[in-house]
Amino acid sequence: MLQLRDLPTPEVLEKFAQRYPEADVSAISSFLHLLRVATDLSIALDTCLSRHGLLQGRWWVLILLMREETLSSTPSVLAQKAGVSRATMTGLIDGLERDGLVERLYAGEDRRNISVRLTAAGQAKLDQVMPDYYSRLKQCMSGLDETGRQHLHEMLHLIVAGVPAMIQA
Amino acid sequence: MLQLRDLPTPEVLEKFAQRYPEADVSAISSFLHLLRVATDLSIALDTCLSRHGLLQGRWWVLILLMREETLSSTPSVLAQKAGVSRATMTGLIDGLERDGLVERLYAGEDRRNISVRLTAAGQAKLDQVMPDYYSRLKQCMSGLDETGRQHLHEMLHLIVAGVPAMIQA
DNA sequence: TTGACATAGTTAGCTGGCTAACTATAATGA
DNA sequence: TCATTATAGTTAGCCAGCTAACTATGTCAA
Repeated sequence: MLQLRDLPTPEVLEKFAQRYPEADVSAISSFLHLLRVATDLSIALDTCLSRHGLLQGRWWVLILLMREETLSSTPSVLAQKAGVSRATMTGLIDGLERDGLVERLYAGEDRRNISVRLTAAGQAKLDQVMPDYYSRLKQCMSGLDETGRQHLHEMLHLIVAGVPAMIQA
Repeated sequence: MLQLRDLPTPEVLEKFAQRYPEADVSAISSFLHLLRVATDLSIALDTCLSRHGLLQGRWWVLILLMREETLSSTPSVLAQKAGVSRATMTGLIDGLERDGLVERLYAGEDRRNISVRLTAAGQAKLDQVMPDYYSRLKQCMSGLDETGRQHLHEMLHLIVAGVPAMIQA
C-alpha cells in the first residue's frame, strides 16, 4: 500500500509547495498519514495471521464461506467478494484445498459452476484464529472510544467521496 | 492492502460476535473501513501515476532524491526511506536508470557506496507529475476542512499507538 | 597486522497478485 | 435449431515485492 517510511516533514512539504503551487500541505499530510497508518495495521494483521499459518487472501476466503448459511459458495462469487481475479481465486482455493480447509464439490445444476465448501478442519482453523484476531484488534482500537469511532467513520466517508475526483480523466 | 470488497454487514458482525465473544463490532468495523478507504486511495494514486508511466515504487525514489540538496543519495539509504529491501531498490534504480531518470555515480570515498542522482530528465518528469498529483489530491481531500484534518491526525495517532499491542507475542 | 565481523550492492529464486487466452458449458436469437 | 455470445473455471506467463546468499570493501580488536 504505502511502502514509504520517510514521510515528508513540514519543511519538505513547504519546499515542494513553493515549486508546485498546486500543493495543499495539510491535504498531502493527511493523505500520507492515513495510508501510513493503514499500512501498519495491515502489516499487523499479516503478523497476527502468520502465527496461524495463514495469509490474508486465504483467510478471507474462509471467512466468506463461514458467512454463508451453507458454508459454501462458488469461485467466481468468492473472487468478487474477496476483491481478487478469478484466476487468483483458483490459486487460493487450490492452497486451501491442499491444506484440507475447503473442498471443491462438482454437483451443481449448471456444470460450469462448482461449489467450494468450508470443511470441519476449516471451521476449526477459524475457531482458532478469530478469537486471537478479535481480541488483538479490540486492544489495538481501544484508544478510540465509541464517539471517536463514529467520527472516524464520517471522515472516511467524506474522504472516499473525493476518490472519483482523484481518478477522473 | 485490503483486497476484501464485501465488508461485513452489522448482521454478519453480530453473528460472528455471537460465536466469538472477543469480537468488538465497532472496533472491527472501524478497522476494516479504515483499511478499505486507504486501499481505495492507494489505487487512486496508482491510477494517477500510471497516466505518467510511473509506479509508486519508482516515483517515491524520484521524490526522495528531489528532497536532497544534492539531488542524490545511496541505494541503501533510499531503500530505508522508501521502505523496501536493498534488493528491491536495486531493481527500482535499474528501471529508473534505463529510463534516464536517475544515474549511478561511482565516485565516493567509501567504494562500497555508490551515488544515485536525479537527472534533468528525472526532474522534468517530476515537474510533470507532481502538479497533477497535487491538484488531484487537493480535490480528493476537499471534503475535509482544516479542523477535520486535525481531528483525523489525532485519531490516527491513537490508533497507531495500539499497533504494538496487536503485534506483541 | 591480520582475522573476524559488518556493511553496500547485487543476483537468484520465491511468492501472490495480475491479464490474456483457453476449454467447457449455458443461454439466446435469427 | 444451430450459430453466436456469455459465463465459469483454469492455465500460462508477467510483475513487483521478498529473503538468502554472494562479492567487495571497510572496521576493529587481539
